[in-house]
Amino acid sequence: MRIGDLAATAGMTTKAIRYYESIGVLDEPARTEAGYRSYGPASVERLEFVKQAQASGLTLAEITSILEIKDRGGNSCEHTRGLLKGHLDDLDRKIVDLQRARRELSKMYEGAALLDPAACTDPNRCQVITQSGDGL
Amino acid sequence: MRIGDLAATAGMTTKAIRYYESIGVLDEPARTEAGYRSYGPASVERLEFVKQAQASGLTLAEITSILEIKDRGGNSCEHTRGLLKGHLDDLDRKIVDLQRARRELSKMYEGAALLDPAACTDPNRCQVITQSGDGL
DNA sequence: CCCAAGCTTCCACCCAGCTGGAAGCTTGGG
DNA sequence: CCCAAGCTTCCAGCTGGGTGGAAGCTTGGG
Repeated sequence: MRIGDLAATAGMTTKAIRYYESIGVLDEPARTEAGYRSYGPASVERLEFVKQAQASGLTLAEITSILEIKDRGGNSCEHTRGLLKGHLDDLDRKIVDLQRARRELSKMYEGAALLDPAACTDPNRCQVITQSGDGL
Repeated sequence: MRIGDLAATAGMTTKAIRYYESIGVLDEPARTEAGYRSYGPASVERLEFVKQAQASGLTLAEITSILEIKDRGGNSCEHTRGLLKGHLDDLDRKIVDLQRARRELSKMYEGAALLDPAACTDPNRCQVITQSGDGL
């Protein structure tokens, strides 16, 4: 199959596929006499794998390193587990940070509800921001 | 104070400060006769606010929009509240997304612990990814 | 045979949030 | 008076994951 068929089957663009090849996620495929890229069904599976791994939050570099190990016939379970663990930890940190930001923002928002709009007159001092903004 | 002093006080680089100015996070400051940027103590406070808001996960664009309201005097409490509400909703969506990603990743990670490493041989079918990744 | 669609390569650009460096002016201590 | 450090502007590039477009070749149906 040619690159357009592969792209349609795997649900991505030909641009993305060439990009993946350029950064080493995909090997260089066989070519037709005219120089067109020629793919087999294994390429569809590989792209599905890439998509799933990507949806799980792995970067293309990490996906590439998993695929490289497996291409050499090696066992990549431990490697993969390590990568996943790292991502899990990243995610946990991000979630904690966002929840903290949410608390601060929420404090500002609730504070705004309690203010008397009539008191909002000094153009140099918005109470909503300055009151709760200190903690942000 | 000049930009170097401000940078040292606020704990960032002069490059970052000029960058913030260029994208509108900071207003253009007064200049000395020689053209040097000249800052007052309020700039330190403003940069502290930026740093803290950034540490909480807000983007510079979001921080800028909050600061813009502050600059306009914030004399429209309702407008300010609306903006904060928007940020709050954004944050909630981000948190939900991350939590969903975390659940999926965790499922993959736990699944990986149960697999027999010897079974991990097919380069296109890593069980760690494909077993739990189906739901993605 | 013709023409559009699809393929090739290459170069550029997008987002965010900066950083680095070049070329040239100003400031301050010895 | 001199020189280094600090300031100015502008231009470039970095990461990640691609997209857009130009110029030119190939393929396939009418």
